[in-house]
Amino acid sequence: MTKQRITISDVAKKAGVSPTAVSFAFNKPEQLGKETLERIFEAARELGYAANPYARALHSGSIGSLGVLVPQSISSIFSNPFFAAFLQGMGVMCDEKGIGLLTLAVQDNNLEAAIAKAPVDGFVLVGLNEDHEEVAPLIKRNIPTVIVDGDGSQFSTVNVDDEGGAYQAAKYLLDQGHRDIRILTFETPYNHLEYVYFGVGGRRLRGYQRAFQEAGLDWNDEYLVPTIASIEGGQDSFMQLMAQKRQPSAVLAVSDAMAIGVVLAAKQANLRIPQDLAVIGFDDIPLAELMSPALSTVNQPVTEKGRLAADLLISALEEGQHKAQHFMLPTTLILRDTTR
Amino acid sequence: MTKQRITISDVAKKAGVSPTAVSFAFNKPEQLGKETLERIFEAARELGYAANPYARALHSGSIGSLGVLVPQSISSIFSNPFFAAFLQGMGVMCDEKGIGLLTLAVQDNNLEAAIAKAPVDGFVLVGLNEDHEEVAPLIKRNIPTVIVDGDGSQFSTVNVDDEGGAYQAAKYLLDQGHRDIRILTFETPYNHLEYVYFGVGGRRLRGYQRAFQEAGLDWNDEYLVPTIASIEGGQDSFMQLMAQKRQPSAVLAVSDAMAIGVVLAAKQANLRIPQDLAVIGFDDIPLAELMSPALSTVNQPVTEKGRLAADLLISALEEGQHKAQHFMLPTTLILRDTTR
DNA sequence: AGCTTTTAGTAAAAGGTTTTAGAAAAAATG
DNA sequence: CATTTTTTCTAAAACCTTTTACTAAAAGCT
Repeated sequence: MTKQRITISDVAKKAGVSPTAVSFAFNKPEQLGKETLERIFEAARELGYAANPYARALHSGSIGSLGVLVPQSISSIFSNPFFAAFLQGMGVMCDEKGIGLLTLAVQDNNLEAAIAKAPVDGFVLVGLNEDHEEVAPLIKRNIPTVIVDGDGSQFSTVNVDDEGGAYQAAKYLLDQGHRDIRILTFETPYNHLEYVYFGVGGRRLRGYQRAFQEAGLDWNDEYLVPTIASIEGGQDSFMQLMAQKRQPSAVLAVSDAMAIGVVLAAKQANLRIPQDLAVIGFDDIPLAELMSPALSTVNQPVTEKGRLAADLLISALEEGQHKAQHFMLPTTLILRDTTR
Repeated sequence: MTKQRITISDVAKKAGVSPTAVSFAFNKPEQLGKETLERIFEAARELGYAANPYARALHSGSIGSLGVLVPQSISSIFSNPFFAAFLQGMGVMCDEKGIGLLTLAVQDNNLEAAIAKAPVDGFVLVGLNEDHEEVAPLIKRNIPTVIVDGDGSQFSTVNVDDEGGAYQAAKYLLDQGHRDIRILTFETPYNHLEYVYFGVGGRRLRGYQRAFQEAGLDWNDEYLVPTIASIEGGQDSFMQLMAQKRQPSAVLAVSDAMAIGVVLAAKQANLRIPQDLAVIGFDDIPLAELMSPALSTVNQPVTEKGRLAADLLISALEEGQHKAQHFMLPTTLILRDTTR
């Protein structure tokens, strides 16, 4: 026997009033007489009544939670310290407003379906551009949305100076005299190298490239090593690099996880860091500082990024139509033990 | 001008059919003729129609996402590596089933309100017991629920042998001859020491206690140092300990974050680890292995815990009524550089 | 041709809430 | 006391979808 859900009518019947009165009791108590109010609350408490959130949302159009959409599996999101920090930042705002945070699994193909089904008032899109075809429905149905690490004009965007940070990192190594530098990039779909110049990874790459060119070096796709964005990925890539004839004196990685993998693999191979191998990562995740040797890296204000994104989204939600704003937060080269 | 949401009737009108037909097109296409079907899909595509998830949920009772309820702020959840691993585990299952994961802000007082408002099909409760008064509505309205790190009989539970793991840790230090051991416990509400014996922290404490008693030592609440569960918390607590007359030769911490803080503070004070100070944490978060000196700790299968919890919840959802199952996963003492 | 079965589609109810417009009763006003 | 205003409460519409029960037309059968 499945217990029937308690509805507003059940409470109304028990309290001897109309369903409207019960609704008023919770939403506009000033509309009701004092003792009726008491009676309704009493009945509701006894029956354990709580308004059906879907019925409420159907009417009001709002459900009280935000969606975070990342074109990756949920499990990979949570294993990524970058997202942990980012979600923490969003969490600060959500806590303040008593709002839930829905992380969405997105098998790349059915992004559109995920958007349609999600019980949220608005989205934060990470690593997707406004002109992505599957993002179109959000525009069409004008659902409040904020884009992070991606381009857009109708929606507000929050980005970070990836190009500048990468430039600084590469310039630093080049100024130190390094000429054999390898670059660990995000893995590309279908191993198609041109994809590597898209998105966040692409922006970082262009920063490295600019530094190389200013130093009078040819930019060569041979420098690039597509790598899975994880510690293991970094280890694997570096082990492969060591197997080659020409060994790098320095490694630039587009993510800290990869860089840490490189450091681990180099330590196992008894390379001295930074003498035999210099490494600079990207992101400045907490582990970068805590590991030893501590990782040199490019800091980006991840938590602030999350906080700002949530803030923009919530403002848009509260104020109805909201003018799109575009933010570019600074990045900073942080030198620790894996360089110099 | 706010764009009106496209409804099923809009599509119906455009395709020249009844709303029912449109619904059938998406849910029971075999009920419709081939060319009508085409016409409906065409109209839906042009208008950018997607069924309102709330209306659908109102009818079907299911919305396709799971709630994770932790009696902490969202922001503190994501900054906690334990939860990152736990959510990753849940994420594996959610990915498989295409289900969203809603993390809920819970200001302790309005836990009940959060439960009532959440657009989810079921809950995973972390660190709450079934008999918690605010959990009652879940039972009353029999919403599928799984309890993690807490007790329950009606709901399935997933726990870990906290007591046994703690016992092993304490026994190891005592066997090594340590007699000046301090124990970093979870902070208690209102600084009321008796709360320390509740919940997960309490189970771990009882493990330490058993080892102490078997070693013929008095158990003394003076050993206990309530500490905020973070790296900074651990640092602060250890700095206070060092300021005292009697210095500990070893520290047991109920969480790795605290333990890491202790190690950091001890390093800054130029203590040699493990010679001057031995440390054993709890949880075995990824950082424990990667930091240096690598942290000795008690491993618990956190990701598996998350996976199992989600699995149990999803099964309960799919199979309707489901018999409660109770799991107790093993813990293992992992000795690394901060001991012996 | 007359009957039954199948196919293709529709009307209406159900799901639970909020809000608008309005009614009845009570209180205030002159 | 009659009239207006205020207070307290209700009926009904709206929100949007799915499902059940049903009809009309077409097809199959003897």
